[in-house]
Amino acid sequence: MVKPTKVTNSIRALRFAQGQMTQAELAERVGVTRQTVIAIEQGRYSPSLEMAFQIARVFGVAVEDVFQYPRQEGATP
Amino acid sequence: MVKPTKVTNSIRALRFAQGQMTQAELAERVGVTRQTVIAIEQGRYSPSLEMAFQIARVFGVAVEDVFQYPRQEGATP
DNA sequence: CTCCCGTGTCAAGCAAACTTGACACGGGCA
DNA sequence: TGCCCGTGTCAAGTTTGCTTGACACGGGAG
Repeated sequence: MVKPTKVTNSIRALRFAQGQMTQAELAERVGVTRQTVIAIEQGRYSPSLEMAFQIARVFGVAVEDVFQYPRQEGATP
Repeated sequence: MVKPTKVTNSIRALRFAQGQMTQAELAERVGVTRQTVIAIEQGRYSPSLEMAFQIARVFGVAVEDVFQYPRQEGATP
């Protein structure tokens, strides 16, 4: 993937806030694999809406609180 | 698609609230095709996070306000 | 030191999301 | 009457999210 995604997230911070939850544990909680969590956490690609909702739910916050979407990317090619 | 998606949405209502915005116009505003908007609006599949953010932005509301995610359904085996 | 844990990475592959293009149908208007 | 508009649908194709499985590396515990 050449495009590192526009969406950023606070998953790592949220994980620690929830008492050192590991990536593997989060992965199991949301129902995906460890690799997927790592990739999303690093912003390699943006997850599906459903996954975003599930992640937000695990942390007990709103999706807007986990994922940040920058307004209108400058389209810098 | 056999699974009609778990995520529902209020796109149609939002479109009308914004003064009869057509599907084609919404599609162009979010940067996708007309078919994609129709499919999402009918809940045939859930969009990506980025698309969800863009749609919410067009309507000037939060993503939670456009898309509703039911909590943990019966876990269909 | 050696083993296990949490993390990160690569590769191949499937499925879902998204695209392009064509066609159908009802309603309003010239 | 004919035509444009908004909507919905089918089909085939590309992209990309997500999976499985294997391997690497630093740190803490035995």
